[in-house]
This record gives sequence, C-alpha cells and structure tokens, in this order.
Amino acid sequence: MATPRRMGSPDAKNRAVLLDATERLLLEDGYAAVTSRQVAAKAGLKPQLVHYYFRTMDDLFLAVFRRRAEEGLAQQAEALASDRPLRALWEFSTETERTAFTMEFAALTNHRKTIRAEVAEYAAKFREAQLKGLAGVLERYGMSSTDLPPAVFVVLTTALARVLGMEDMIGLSAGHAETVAFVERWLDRIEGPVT
Amino acid sequence: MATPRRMGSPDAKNRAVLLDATERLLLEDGYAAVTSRQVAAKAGLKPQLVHYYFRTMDDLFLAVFRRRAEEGLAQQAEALASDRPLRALWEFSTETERTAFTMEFAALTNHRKTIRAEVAEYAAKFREAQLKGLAGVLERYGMSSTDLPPAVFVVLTTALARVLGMEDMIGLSAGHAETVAFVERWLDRIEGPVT
DNA sequence: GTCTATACTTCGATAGAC
DNA sequence: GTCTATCGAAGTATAGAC
Repeated sequence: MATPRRMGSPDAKNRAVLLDATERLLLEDGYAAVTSRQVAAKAGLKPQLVHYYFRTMDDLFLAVFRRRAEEGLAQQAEALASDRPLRALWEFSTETERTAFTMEFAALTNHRKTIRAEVAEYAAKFREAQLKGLAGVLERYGMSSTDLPPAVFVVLTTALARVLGMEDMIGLSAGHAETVAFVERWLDRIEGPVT
Repeated sequence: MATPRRMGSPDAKNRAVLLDATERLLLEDGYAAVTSRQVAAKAGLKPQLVHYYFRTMDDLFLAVFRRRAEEGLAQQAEALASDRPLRALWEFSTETERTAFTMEFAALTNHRKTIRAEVAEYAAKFREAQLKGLAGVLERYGMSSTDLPPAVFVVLTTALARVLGMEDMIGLSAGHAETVAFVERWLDRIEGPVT
C-alpha cells in the first residue's frame, strides 16, 4: 500500500537547504509562492529534488511548520520561566517574523486539511503551556482570577499581539502606538519597568 | 496604452453570477481555490468568461472585496448609531463569515501588491469610523479616556473578535468560552443586559 | 543514496468567432 | 455585446538514470 518510491535521507544537506528556502519564500512572498519550482529556484536546485526529499508539497509545508513550532514551544517555555514572564511572553508573541509565519499557516489551514490538523494541535499546545505557566504567575501578582481569569488574560494578549502584527503587515497602524503604550504601562505597573 | 480587448458590461447577469461564485469559493475553500476554472465551474459557466468580465484574477478579487467592504462599512455605521453601540459593534465584528472573509483577504495581501493597497485603505476606513463613532460613546458611559483611550479600546475589541473567529476556523477553542463570557459580562455592565 | 528526464494537469490570458 | 478555441507558462508528481 505504501508508496514504493525512493526518498532522500532526513539529514542530507540539500534537504535542509530546501527547508530554509521554503521558509524564506513563505515569509517573503506568502504560501502561494511556495511551489516546487520556486522553492528549487531559491535553493539553487532542480524542482524535482523537492519531491525527492518531500513526497508532496504538503509534506514540505508540514516539515517547515514542525521545525518552527517545536522551536517556538521551547522559546515560549523559556519566556514563561523567566523572572518577568508577562513581559517576556509579550515580547515573544510580538516578534514580527513569528506573526508572519503563524498567519501564513493559519491561512493555509483553510484548504489543506492535513495541515489544519497539525496547526490546530500545536496551537492548542502553545495555549495550554501559556495557561499552565501564567495561572500561578497571575496569582502571585495578586490579580484576582474572578475579575480577569487567566484563560481570558491569555486569549486577550495573544489576540492583541497577533492582530497588531497582522495589521503592521498590511500597513494599517491607526491606534497601534496608543495600544502598545497601554500594554507597556501595564507591564511596568505589574512587573516593574525594564532595567 | 490601454488594453484594446473587449470586456463585458458591468451589469450583465453573468458578471454577478461570477462574483457570487467567487465569494462562495473564497469562503468555502480559501483564496487559492479561486482560479478561473473553479470559479466558472461553480458558476456553471466557461472559464474564459471570467476573463471577459474581469480582465485579470486580481480584478475579480478586487471586485468581490469592494462589494463586501462597502456593505460592511454601511452595516458598521448602523451598528455604531444603534442605542447599544458597543454590543452592536461586538456582534458585527464577531460574525463568523465576516471574519473568514477578512482573513482570506489579509492573507492575499502578502503576495498581491495591488490588493494590499485596497485592503489597507478599507481597513483604515473601518477603524477611523469606529474611532469617530466610539469616542463620544465611551465618554458618555463615563469611561475615562486616560485609563483606556478609545483607540486602545477599538484595537482591543477588534483584535479579540478577529482572533476568536480565526481560532474557531482552525478548531482551537481553549479559553474561548471564558473570554466570550467575560466580554458579555462587561457589555451587560456598561450597556445593560440584552432584553 | 542522489538526482534528472519526462508525463500529465491546471493555470491565466488572448484572439477571434458568433 | 457575448462567448469559445486555443496558447504558452507553471504546477505536481513519477519512473528511471547515474
């Protein structure tokens, strides 16, 4: 049943080259630009090699996504374990490249069913880790969980970070300066100003 | 200079049929499914007709976008003028179809420069109208503009609505119930419960 | 184990027939 | 004014050569 076709080994050099090229293409031109031909061109290789190292284009997308997602989970855990977890998480969430990456895959989700499952799974992991990490922190800061439950706090900040990033990408900035200032003031008040 | 090619009249019946088909395709399968062939199939017409009524695919996308955006601006103005503007705006912003539509075009923005300009322009119009409409409302409600400036309020609620919708689309719901309940409680407190 | 020649499908777009 | 025949480019994927 399984496809008998031959495939490149997971640690061949050109496999990594293709992964990197795909990631750059995704961030620069969006997921629709990620075709076997364009990826190969960016990597300086022949288009057929894409299908040698990744059987289908979906496989390629998934490989890129997993690499970044695992990396992100680790970085987020680090932020949550820092001595200013709220600020660290905010800075983590507002990295522009991360937002662009997330948005591309969120959009892909709409018409690539195999990718949707994977994205949903990792999105849940990210949120779960945030909740686990912040519940104790918020309590320690004396933020009543009846006024602003940790779950709400987490969704709120994630939403803010994501939309600010998205709007920056399309060139809408109205209200951004005020909003960022608002968050900064708030962080300063809770965790103290940055040294 | 201008292309001498012939084009269908703006109010031909089949032009509207194609616009509707495009919109459905966009919402159901994402923008990558919007090809001249698939649009035509959904409309029960020949692919070449797409290029007769819309010179390029970008023209088609723009026509669909403008139609919806103008409609949306009118509906938003109505919401802002209602007797419970905050709640009306929240309900307007969280309509799932609207979110899906917005997200598809936000994603398109990444690699279709002509579309980016149009999306950015309308996004600014939406925000501007919200700001103008809400500044007075918030003041009337006694919400100090130093604690929570109108601009911040607008960005915050927009972000929340958009991200809740997006996450629903991919199947992530952790924290949603708590967040929606939080917003509802808040709306009840400010504008009174819904009758 | 690594890569290429090649098949087949679908794409956007135009020129020209009704 | 409306539609169709057709083209050239680009897409994914496989079978087989090195």
